[in-house]
Amino acid sequence: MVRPTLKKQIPNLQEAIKETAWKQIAEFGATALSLRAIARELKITAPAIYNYFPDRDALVTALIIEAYASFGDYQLVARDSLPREKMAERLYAIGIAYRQWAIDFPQRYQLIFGTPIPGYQAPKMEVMPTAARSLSALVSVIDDLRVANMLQAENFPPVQPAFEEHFRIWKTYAGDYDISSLSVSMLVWSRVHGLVSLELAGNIPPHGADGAALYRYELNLITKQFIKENK
Amino acid sequence: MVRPTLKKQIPNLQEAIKETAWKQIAEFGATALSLRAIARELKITAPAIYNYFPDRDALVTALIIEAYASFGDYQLVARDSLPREKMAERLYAIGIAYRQWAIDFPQRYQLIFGTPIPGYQAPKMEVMPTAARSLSALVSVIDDLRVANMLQAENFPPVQPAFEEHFRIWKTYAGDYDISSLSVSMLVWSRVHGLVSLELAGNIPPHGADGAALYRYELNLITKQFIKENK
DNA sequence: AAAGTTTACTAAACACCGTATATTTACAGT
DNA sequence: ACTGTAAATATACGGTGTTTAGTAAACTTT
Repeated sequence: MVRPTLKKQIPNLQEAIKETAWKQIAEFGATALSLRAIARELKITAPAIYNYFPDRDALVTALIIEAYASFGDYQLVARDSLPREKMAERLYAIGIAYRQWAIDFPQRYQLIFGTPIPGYQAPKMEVMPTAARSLSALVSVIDDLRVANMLQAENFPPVQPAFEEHFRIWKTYAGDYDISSLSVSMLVWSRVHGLVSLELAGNIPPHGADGAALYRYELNLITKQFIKENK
Repeated sequence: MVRPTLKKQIPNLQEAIKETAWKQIAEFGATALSLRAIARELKITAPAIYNYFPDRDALVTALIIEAYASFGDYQLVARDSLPREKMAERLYAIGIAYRQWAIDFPQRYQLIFGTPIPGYQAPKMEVMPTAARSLSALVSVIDDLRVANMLQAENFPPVQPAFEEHFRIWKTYAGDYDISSLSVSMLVWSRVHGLVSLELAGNIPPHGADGAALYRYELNLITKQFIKENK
Protein backbone atom coordinates (compact mmCIF):
# COMPACT_ATOMS: atom_id res chain seq x y z
CA MET A 1 0.00 0.00 0.00
CA VAL A 2 1.39 3.36 -0.92
CA ARG A 3 -1.34 5.87 -0.66
CA PRO A 4 -4.48 4.97 1.24
CA THR A 5 -7.82 5.73 -0.37
CA LEU A 6 -9.55 8.85 0.91
CA LYS A 7 -11.88 6.77 3.04
CA LYS A 8 -8.99 5.21 4.88
CA GLN A 9 -7.08 8.44 5.28
CA ILE A 10 -7.26 10.17 8.62
CA PRO A 11 -9.25 13.35 8.09
CA ASN A 12 -7.33 16.40 9.19
CA LEU A 13 -4.12 14.52 9.83
CA GLN A 14 -2.40 17.74 10.82
CA GLU A 15 -4.67 18.09 13.82
CA ALA A 16 -4.41 14.39 14.60
CA ILE A 17 -0.63 14.67 14.73
CA LYS A 18 -0.80 17.51 17.21
CA GLU A 19 -3.37 15.70 19.32
CA THR A 20 -1.27 12.57 19.44
CA ALA A 21 1.75 14.67 20.32
CA TRP A 22 -0.14 16.21 23.25
CA LYS A 23 -1.28 12.81 24.38
CA GLN A 24 2.27 11.48 24.40
CA ILE A 25 3.63 14.62 26.03
CA ALA A 26 1.06 14.30 28.80
CA GLU A 27 1.88 10.64 29.28
CA PHE A 28 5.64 10.45 28.84
CA GLY A 29 6.77 14.06 29.14
CA ALA A 30 7.86 16.61 26.61
CA THR A 31 11.37 15.19 26.46
CA ALA A 32 10.03 11.93 25.06
CA LEU A 33 8.31 13.56 22.10
CA SER A 34 9.10 11.51 19.02
CA LEU A 35 7.87 11.75 15.45
CA ARG A 36 8.22 8.01 15.01
CA ALA A 37 6.16 7.31 18.11
CA ILE A 38 3.45 9.64 16.87
CA ALA A 39 3.50 7.94 13.49
CA ARG A 40 3.26 4.50 15.10
CA GLU A 41 0.21 5.51 17.07
CA LEU A 42 -1.46 6.98 14.00
CA LYS A 43 -0.45 3.94 11.94
CA ILE A 44 1.35 5.97 9.37
CA THR A 45 5.06 6.16 8.63
CA ALA A 46 7.23 8.84 10.15
CA PRO A 47 8.06 10.69 6.92
CA ALA A 48 4.34 11.20 6.31
CA ILE A 49 4.43 13.79 9.07
CA TYR A 50 6.69 15.86 6.88
CA ASN A 51 3.73 16.59 4.65
CA TYR A 52 2.30 18.66 7.47
CA PHE A 53 5.33 19.93 9.33
CA PRO A 54 8.61 20.67 7.58
CA ASP A 55 10.52 19.20 10.52
CA ARG A 56 10.23 18.26 14.18
CA ASP A 57 10.91 21.81 15.30
CA ALA A 58 7.96 23.13 13.33
CA LEU A 59 5.69 20.69 15.12
CA VAL A 60 7.11 21.75 18.47
CA THR A 61 6.55 25.39 17.57
CA ALA A 62 2.94 24.67 16.68
CA LEU A 63 2.49 22.92 20.01
CA ILE A 64 4.07 25.78 21.91
CA ILE A 65 1.75 28.24 20.23
CA GLU A 66 -1.25 26.12 21.19
CA ALA A 67 0.00 25.90 24.74
CA TYR A 68 0.46 29.65 25.02
CA ALA A 69 -3.06 30.19 23.74
CA SER A 70 -4.56 27.85 26.32
CA PHE A 71 -2.40 29.43 29.01
CA GLY A 72 -3.57 32.91 28.08
CA ASP A 73 -7.21 31.81 27.97
CA TYR A 74 -7.04 30.47 31.52
CA GLN A 75 -5.90 33.84 32.75
CA LEU A 76 -8.38 35.82 30.70
CA VAL A 77 -11.24 33.71 32.03
CA ALA A 78 -10.02 34.31 35.58
CA ARG A 79 -9.76 38.03 34.98
CA ASP A 80 -13.20 38.29 33.45
CA SER A 81 -14.82 36.37 36.30
CA LEU A 82 -14.60 39.60 38.29
CA PRO A 83 -15.79 43.10 37.48
CA ARG A 84 -13.25 45.47 36.07
CA GLU A 85 -13.15 47.78 39.06
CA LYS A 86 -12.07 44.98 41.44
CA MET A 87 -8.52 45.24 40.26
CA ALA A 88 -6.68 43.74 43.20
CA GLU A 89 -9.01 40.76 43.19
CA ARG A 90 -8.55 40.35 39.48
CA LEU A 91 -4.79 40.37 39.89
CA TYR A 92 -5.03 37.70 42.56
CA ALA A 93 -7.37 35.59 40.43
CA ILE A 94 -5.01 35.77 37.47
CA GLY A 95 -2.18 34.69 39.71
CA ILE A 96 -4.12 31.67 40.92
CA ALA A 97 -5.07 30.79 37.36
CA TYR A 98 -1.43 31.05 36.32
CA ARG A 99 -0.37 28.42 38.81
CA GLN A 100 -3.43 26.29 38.20
CA TRP A 101 -2.69 26.01 34.52
CA ALA A 102 0.90 25.05 35.27
CA ILE A 103 -0.29 22.34 37.64
CA ASP A 104 -2.99 21.11 35.28
CA PHE A 105 -0.53 20.93 32.40
CA PRO A 106 2.96 20.65 33.87
CA GLN A 107 4.35 19.21 30.66
CA ARG A 108 3.05 22.15 28.67
CA TYR A 109 4.53 24.61 31.13
CA GLN A 110 7.85 22.81 30.74
CA LEU A 111 7.48 22.88 26.99
CA ILE A 112 7.05 26.64 26.99
CA PHE A 113 9.52 27.70 29.66
CA GLY A 114 11.97 24.82 29.85
CA THR A 115 14.18 23.40 27.14
CA PRO A 116 12.93 19.84 26.99
CA ILE A 117 13.47 19.27 23.28
CA PRO A 118 17.10 18.63 22.34
CA GLY A 119 18.36 21.18 19.90
CA TYR A 120 15.10 23.08 19.70
CA GLN A 121 15.18 26.85 19.75
CA ALA A 122 11.84 28.64 19.64
CA PRO A 123 11.57 31.04 16.70
CA LYS A 124 10.88 34.23 18.63
CA MET A 125 9.06 36.12 15.94
CA GLU A 126 6.68 33.26 15.27
CA VAL A 127 5.86 32.59 18.90
CA MET A 128 5.79 36.14 20.18
CA PRO A 129 2.21 37.07 19.26
CA THR A 130 0.66 34.23 21.24
CA ALA A 131 3.28 34.48 23.97
CA ALA A 132 2.56 38.16 24.42
CA ARG A 133 -1.16 37.52 24.44
CA SER A 134 -0.70 34.96 27.21
CA LEU A 135 0.31 37.81 29.47
CA SER A 136 -2.33 40.24 28.30
CA ALA A 137 -4.68 39.54 31.20
CA LEU A 138 -1.99 40.48 33.68
CA VAL A 139 -0.86 43.55 31.78
CA SER A 140 -4.37 44.86 31.31
CA VAL A 141 -5.18 44.72 35.01
CA ILE A 142 -1.87 46.29 35.97
CA ASP A 143 -2.62 49.08 33.54
CA ASP A 144 -6.09 49.55 35.01
CA LEU A 145 -4.36 50.04 38.35
CA ARG A 146 -2.03 52.58 36.84
CA VAL A 147 -4.92 54.53 35.33
CA ALA A 148 -6.61 54.54 38.74
CA ASN A 149 -3.39 55.90 40.20
CA MET A 150 -2.99 52.81 42.33
CA LEU A 151 0.20 51.43 40.79
CA GLN A 152 3.39 51.64 42.79
CA ALA A 153 6.08 51.87 40.14
CA GLU A 154 8.74 54.41 40.86
CA ASN A 155 12.13 54.68 39.21
CA PHE A 156 11.83 51.67 36.99
CA PRO A 157 14.81 51.19 34.71
CA PRO A 158 14.05 52.60 31.25
CA VAL A 159 13.70 50.74 27.97
CA GLN A 160 16.96 50.21 26.15
CA PRO A 161 16.92 51.83 22.73
CA ALA A 162 18.27 48.64 21.17
CA PHE A 163 15.11 46.80 22.09
CA GLU A 164 12.57 49.39 21.11
CA GLU A 165 11.68 47.61 17.89
CA HIS A 166 11.20 44.31 19.68
CA PHE A 167 9.19 46.10 22.28
CA ARG A 168 6.95 47.74 19.74
CA ILE A 169 6.01 44.40 18.17
CA TRP A 170 5.34 42.92 21.57
CA LYS A 171 2.97 45.76 22.39
CA THR A 172 1.02 45.02 19.25
CA TYR A 173 -0.06 41.71 20.73
CA ALA A 174 0.00 42.18 24.50
CA GLY A 175 -1.72 45.52 24.38
CA ASP A 176 -0.37 49.02 23.92
CA TYR A 177 -0.01 50.05 27.52
CA ASP A 178 2.19 52.44 29.38
CA ILE A 179 5.77 51.39 29.85
CA SER A 180 5.46 51.37 33.62
CA SER A 181 2.59 48.89 33.41
CA LEU A 182 4.69 46.60 31.29
CA SER A 183 7.66 46.85 33.61
CA VAL A 184 5.60 45.98 36.67
CA SER A 185 3.95 43.13 34.77
CA MET A 186 7.37 41.82 33.91
CA LEU A 187 8.37 41.67 37.57
CA VAL A 188 5.09 40.17 38.69
CA TRP A 189 5.45 37.60 35.97
CA SER A 190 8.99 36.75 37.02
CA ARG A 191 7.84 36.21 40.58
CA VAL A 192 5.00 33.85 39.84
CA HIS A 193 7.11 32.09 37.26
CA GLY A 194 9.91 31.64 39.77
CA LEU A 195 7.71 30.08 42.39
CA VAL A 196 5.74 27.94 39.95
CA SER A 197 8.78 26.61 38.15
CA LEU A 198 10.52 25.71 41.40
CA GLU A 199 7.39 23.95 42.54
CA LEU A 200 7.00 22.02 39.31
CA ALA A 201 10.62 20.94 39.53
CA GLY A 202 9.90 19.59 42.99
CA ASN A 203 11.96 22.14 44.88
CA ILE A 204 9.27 23.59 47.10
CA PRO A 205 8.16 20.94 49.54
CA PRO A 206 11.53 20.11 51.07
CA HIS A 207 11.94 23.72 52.04
CA GLY A 208 9.05 23.85 54.29
CA ALA A 209 5.71 24.90 52.92
CA ASP A 210 3.07 23.45 50.71
CA GLY A 211 3.12 25.00 47.29
CA ALA A 212 -0.36 26.44 47.22
CA ALA A 213 -0.09 28.20 50.56
CA LEU A 214 3.32 29.67 49.85
CA TYR A 215 2.08 30.80 46.46
CA ARG A 216 -0.93 32.59 47.96
CA TYR A 217 1.41 34.23 50.44
CA GLU A 218 3.59 35.47 47.61
CA LEU A 219 0.58 36.79 45.70
CA ASN A 220 -0.33 38.85 48.75
CA LEU A 221 3.21 40.19 49.00
CA ILE A 222 3.03 41.16 45.34
CA THR A 223 -0.23 42.97 45.94
CA LYS A 224 1.23 44.77 48.92
CA GLN A 225 4.28 45.89 46.97
CA PHE A 226 2.75 47.10 43.73
CA ILE A 227 -0.69 48.37 44.70
CA LYS A 228 -1.11 51.57 46.63
CA GLU A 229 -4.19 53.39 47.82
CA ASN A 230 -5.66 55.91 45.43
CA LYS A 231 -5.16 59.30 47.01
CA MET B 1 44.35 -3.18 20.61
CA VAL B 2 42.22 -4.23 23.52
CA ARG B 3 43.52 -2.70 26.68
CA PRO B 4 46.02 0.12 26.31
CA THR B 5 49.18 -0.14 28.37
CA LEU B 6 49.30 1.98 31.47
CA LYS B 7 51.38 4.58 29.70
CA LYS B 8 48.79 5.09 27.03
CA GLN B 9 45.83 5.14 29.37
CA ILE B 10 44.36 8.52 30.19
CA PRO B 11 45.13 9.12 33.86
CA ASN B 12 41.96 9.75 35.84
CA LEU B 13 39.64 9.04 32.98
CA GLN B 14 36.63 9.70 35.20
CA GLU B 15 37.68 13.32 35.60
CA ALA B 16 38.58 13.56 31.92
CA ILE B 17 35.08 12.42 30.97
CA LYS B 18 33.50 15.09 33.14
CA GLU B 19 35.82 17.77 31.81
CA THR B 20 35.05 16.85 28.24
CA ALA B 21 31.37 16.84 29.07
CA TRP B 22 31.63 20.37 30.45
CA LYS B 23 33.55 21.48 27.41
CA GLN B 24 30.87 20.16 25.09
CA ILE B 25 28.07 21.53 27.23
CA ALA B 26 29.67 24.96 27.14
CA GLU B 27 30.13 24.76 23.41
CA PHE B 28 26.99 23.05 22.14
CA GLY B 29 24.59 23.30 25.07
CA ALA B 30 23.43 20.82 27.64
CA THR B 31 20.86 19.33 25.28
CA ALA B 32 23.62 18.15 22.97
CA LEU B 33 25.43 16.13 25.63
CA SER B 34 26.36 12.79 24.12
CA LEU B 35 28.38 9.88 25.46
CA ARG B 36 29.55 8.99 22.00
CA ALA B 37 30.74 12.53 21.35
CA ILE B 38 32.66 12.53 24.60
CA ALA B 39 34.20 9.19 23.72
CA ARG B 40 35.19 10.43 20.28
CA GLU B 41 36.99 13.42 21.75
CA LEU B 42 38.82 11.25 24.26
CA LYS B 43 39.58 8.68 21.57
CA ILE B 44 37.98 5.83 23.42
CA THR B 45 34.81 3.93 22.63
CA ALA B 46 31.49 4.89 24.14
CA PRO B 47 31.01 1.77 26.26
CA ALA B 48 34.31 2.49 28.02
CA ILE B 49 32.53 5.30 29.81
CA TYR B 50 30.38 2.68 31.48
CA ASN B 51 33.39 1.70 33.57
CA TYR B 52 33.12 5.02 35.34
CA PHE B 53 29.43 5.86 35.18
CA PRO B 54 26.74 3.19 35.21
CA ASP B 55 24.74 5.14 32.63
CA ARG B 56 24.31 8.54 31.08
CA ASP B 57 22.11 9.73 33.91
CA ALA B 58 24.81 9.03 36.48
CA LEU B 59 27.19 11.23 34.53
CA VAL B 60 24.60 13.98 34.36
CA THR B 61 24.03 13.71 38.10
CA ALA B 62 27.75 14.04 38.73
CA LEU B 63 27.83 17.12 36.53
CA ILE B 64 24.84 18.63 38.30
CA ILE B 65 26.50 18.13 41.66
CA GLU B 66 29.66 19.84 40.42
CA ALA B 67 27.59 22.70 39.07
CA TYR B 68 25.74 23.17 42.33
CA ALA B 69 29.04 23.28 44.19
CA SER B 70 30.45 25.97 41.93
CA PHE B 71 27.18 27.90 42.18
CA GLY B 72 27.26 27.75 45.97
CA ASP B 73 30.88 28.84 46.08
CA TYR B 74 30.16 31.95 44.02
CA GLN B 75 27.56 33.04 46.55
CA LEU B 76 29.67 32.21 49.58
CA VAL B 77 32.56 34.26 48.19
CA ALA B 78 30.18 37.17 47.63
CA ARG B 79 28.82 36.89 51.15
CA ASP B 80 32.24 36.75 52.74
CA SER B 81 33.49 39.77 50.84
CA LEU B 82 31.53 41.87 53.34
CA PRO B 83 31.58 41.88 57.13
CA ARG B 84 28.90 39.89 58.86
CA GLU B 85 27.11 42.87 60.34
CA LYS B 86 26.43 44.39 56.90
CA MET B 87 23.54 42.05 56.34
CA ALA B 88 21.57 43.99 53.76
CA GLU B 89 24.70 44.53 51.70
CA ARG B 90 25.56 40.87 51.96
CA LEU B 91 22.11 39.92 50.75
CA TYR B 92 22.47 42.23 47.80
CA ALA B 93 25.93 40.88 46.99
CA ILE B 94 24.68 37.31 47.07
CA GLY B 95 21.88 38.27 44.72
CA ILE B 96 24.31 39.81 42.26
CA ALA B 97 26.53 36.73 42.49
CA TYR B 98 23.53 34.50 41.83
CA ARG B 99 22.78 36.19 38.53
CA GLN B 100 26.45 36.53 37.64
CA TRP B 101 26.99 32.79 37.92
CA ALA B 102 23.95 32.13 35.77
CA ILE B 103 25.26 34.50 33.12
CA ASP B 104 28.79 33.15 33.30
CA PHE B 105 27.55 29.57 32.98
CA PRO B 106 24.13 29.68 31.36
CA GLN B 107 24.39 26.05 30.28
CA ARG B 108 25.04 24.94 33.84
CA TYR B 109 22.14 26.95 35.13
CA GLN B 110 19.95 25.25 32.52
CA LEU B 111 21.38 21.89 33.48
CA ILE B 112 20.39 22.42 37.10
CA PHE B 113 17.04 24.13 36.77
CA GLY B 114 15.87 23.18 33.30
CA THR B 115 15.22 19.75 31.87
CA PRO B 116 17.65 19.71 28.99
CA ILE B 117 18.48 15.99 29.10
CA PRO B 118 15.76 13.81 27.58
CA GLY B 119 14.42 11.35 30.09
CA TYR B 120 16.69 12.49 32.89
CA GLN B 121 15.22 12.89 36.36
CA ALA B 122 17.58 14.11 39.08
CA PRO B 123 17.82 11.68 42.00
CA LYS B 124 16.74 14.04 44.76
CA MET B 125 18.45 12.37 47.65
CA GLU B 126 21.76 12.27 45.86
CA VAL B 127 21.68 15.87 44.72
CA MET B 128 20.11 17.45 47.77
CA PRO B 129 23.23 17.91 49.92
CA THR B 130 25.04 20.02 47.33
CA ALA B 131 21.82 21.68 46.19
CA ALA B 132 21.01 22.70 49.75
CA ARG B 133 24.53 23.96 50.28
CA SER B 134 24.23 26.13 47.17
CA LEU B 135 21.64 28.17 49.05
CA SER B 136 23.47 28.24 52.35
CA ALA B 137 24.92 31.71 51.81
CA LEU B 138 21.47 33.14 51.32
CA VAL B 139 19.94 31.28 54.24
CA SER B 140 22.70 32.21 56.64
CA VAL B 141 22.35 35.92 55.95
CA ILE B 142 18.58 35.79 56.20
CA ASP B 143 18.97 34.08 59.54
CA ASP B 144 21.42 36.73 60.70
CA LEU B 145 18.72 39.26 59.92
CA ARG B 146 16.20 37.29 61.91
CA VAL B 147 18.51 37.10 64.91
CA ALA B 148 19.00 40.86 64.72
CA ASN B 149 15.21 41.21 64.68
CA MET B 150 15.33 42.73 61.24
CA LEU B 151 13.48 40.05 59.33
CA GLN B 152 9.96 40.79 58.14
CA ALA B 153 8.33 37.36 58.08
CA GLU B 154 4.84 37.32 59.48
CA ASN B 155 2.24 34.59 59.03
CA PHE B 156 4.25 32.35 56.79
CA PRO B 157 2.50 29.11 55.92
CA PRO B 158 3.72 26.29 58.16
CA VAL B 159 5.69 23.22 57.23
CA GLN B 160 3.55 20.31 56.11
CA PRO B 161 3.99 17.29 58.35
CA ALA B 162 4.40 15.05 55.33
CA PHE B 163 7.58 16.83 54.38
CA GLU B 164 9.18 17.13 57.77
CA GLU B 165 11.57 14.28 57.10
CA HIS B 166 12.63 15.78 53.79
CA PHE B 167 12.97 19.09 55.48
CA ARG B 168 15.16 17.69 58.24
CA ILE B 169 17.64 16.26 55.76
CA TRP B 170 17.72 19.51 53.87
CA LYS B 171 18.55 21.39 57.06
CA THR B 172 21.50 19.10 57.62
CA TYR B 173 23.18 20.56 54.58
CA ALA B 174 21.79 24.07 54.20
CA GLY B 175 22.16 24.91 57.87
CA ASP B 176 19.87 24.32 60.81
CA TYR B 177 18.13 27.63 60.90
CA ASP B 178 14.78 28.81 62.09
CA ILE B 179 11.85 27.88 59.91
CA SER B 180 10.99 31.50 59.17
CA SER B 181 14.49 32.09 57.80
CA LEU B 182 14.10 29.13 55.50
CA SER B 183 10.68 30.28 54.31
CA VAL B 184 11.89 33.76 53.48
CA SER B 185 14.93 32.29 51.75
CA MET B 186 12.65 30.16 49.69
CA LEU B 187 10.70 33.20 48.48
CA VAL B 188 13.82 35.25 47.83
CA TRP B 189 15.23 32.36 45.90
CA SER B 190 12.09 31.99 43.82
CA ARG B 191 12.21 35.67 42.90
CA VAL B 192 15.80 35.76 41.75
CA HIS B 193 15.33 32.45 40.01
CA GLY B 194 12.27 33.74 38.22
CA LEU B 195 13.97 36.80 36.87
CA VAL B 196 17.22 35.04 36.00
CA SER B 197 15.55 32.17 34.23
CA LEU B 198 13.35 34.47 32.17
CA GLU B 199 16.39 36.50 31.24
CA LEU B 200 18.41 33.45 30.24
CA ALA B 201 15.52 32.27 28.11
CA GLY B 202 15.59 35.62 26.36
CA ASN B 203 12.28 36.86 27.69
CA ILE B 204 13.43 40.05 29.37
CA PRO B 205 14.53 42.45 26.66
CA PRO B 206 11.29 42.58 24.67
CA HIS B 207 9.49 43.74 27.76
CA GLY B 208 11.40 46.86 28.16
CA ALA B 209 14.40 46.86 30.44
CA ASP B 210 17.91 45.58 30.39
CA GLY B 211 18.34 42.52 32.54
CA ALA B 212 20.95 43.83 34.93
CA ALA B 213 19.05 47.01 35.77
CA LEU B 214 15.74 45.25 36.25
CA TYR B 215 17.46 42.67 38.41
CA ARG B 216 19.00 45.31 40.66
CA TYR B 217 15.60 46.92 40.94
CA GLU B 218 14.09 43.63 42.03
CA LEU B 219 16.86 43.08 44.58
CA ASN B 220 16.01 46.42 46.11
CA LEU B 221 12.32 45.51 46.24
CA ILE B 222 13.24 42.27 47.98
CA THR B 223 15.32 44.16 50.51
CA LYS B 224 12.48 46.58 51.10
CA GLN B 225 9.98 43.80 51.64
CA PHE B 226 11.87 41.45 53.92
CA ILE B 227 14.17 43.70 55.92
CA LYS B 228 12.77 45.96 58.62
CA GLU B 229 14.48 48.36 60.97
CA ASN B 230 15.60 46.89 64.28
CA LYS B 231 13.45 48.51 66.90
C1' DA C 1 58.18 -17.68 38.18
C1' DA C 2 53.70 -19.50 37.11
C1' DA C 3 48.80 -19.42 37.49
C1' DG C 4 44.70 -17.34 38.28
C1' DT C 5 41.83 -13.19 38.79
C1' DT C 6 40.47 -8.68 38.06
C1' DT C 7 40.47 -4.49 35.35
C1' DA C 8 39.84 -1.66 31.37
C1' DC C 9 39.01 -1.61 27.39
C1' DT C 10 37.21 -2.88 22.11
C1' DA C 11 34.03 -4.83 18.66
C1' DA C 12 29.73 -5.76 17.28
C1' DA C 13 25.03 -5.47 17.63
C1' DC C 14 20.19 -3.76 19.09
C1' DA C 15 16.66 -0.65 19.15
C1' DC C 16 15.73 3.72 18.89
C1' DC C 17 15.83 8.65 16.76
C1' DG C 18 15.19 12.70 12.86
C1' DT C 19 15.46 13.19 8.18
C1' DA C 20 16.39 12.85 2.89
C1' DT C 21 15.35 10.60 -1.40
C1' DA C 22 12.95 8.06 -4.59
C1' DT C 23 8.81 5.78 -5.66
C1' DT C 24 4.07 4.69 -5.96
C1' DT C 25 -0.66 5.39 -6.22
C1' DA C 26 -5.25 8.05 -5.53
C1' DC C 27 -7.48 11.60 -7.00
C1' DA C 28 -8.69 16.19 -9.57
C1' DG C 29 -8.82 18.78 -13.72
C1' DT C 30 -8.81 18.94 -18.43
C1' DA D 1 -8.61 8.85 -21.11
C1' DC D 2 -4.57 11.55 -19.97
C1' DT D 3 -1.83 14.29 -17.06
C1' DG D 4 -0.27 16.50 -12.95
C1' DT D 5 -0.20 16.85 -8.27
C1' DA D 6 -0.78 15.39 -3.58
C1' DA D 7 -0.12 12.10 0.04
C1' DA D 8 1.59 8.52 1.37
C1' DT D 9 5.28 4.42 1.59
C1' DA D 10 9.86 2.18 1.28
C1' DT D 11 14.36 2.54 1.99
C1' DA D 12 18.42 4.36 3.67
C1' DC D 13 21.88 7.36 6.34
C1' DG D 14 24.00 8.74 10.29
C1' DG D 15 23.13 9.65 14.87
C1' DT D 16 21.89 8.14 19.85
C1' DG D 17 22.21 5.15 24.61
C1' DT D 18 23.04 0.67 25.92
C1' DT D 19 24.08 -4.57 26.13
C1' DT D 20 26.93 -8.45 25.43
C1' DA D 21 30.93 -10.98 24.54
C1' DG D 22 35.72 -11.17 24.05
C1' DT D 23 40.58 -9.97 25.02
C1' DA D 24 44.83 -8.37 26.63
C1' DA D 25 47.18 -5.96 30.35
C1' DA D 26 47.98 -5.63 35.14
C1' DC D 27 47.66 -7.29 39.56
C1' DT D 28 47.50 -11.05 43.22
C1' DT D 29 48.40 -15.26 45.00
C1' DT D 30 50.88 -19.36 45.31
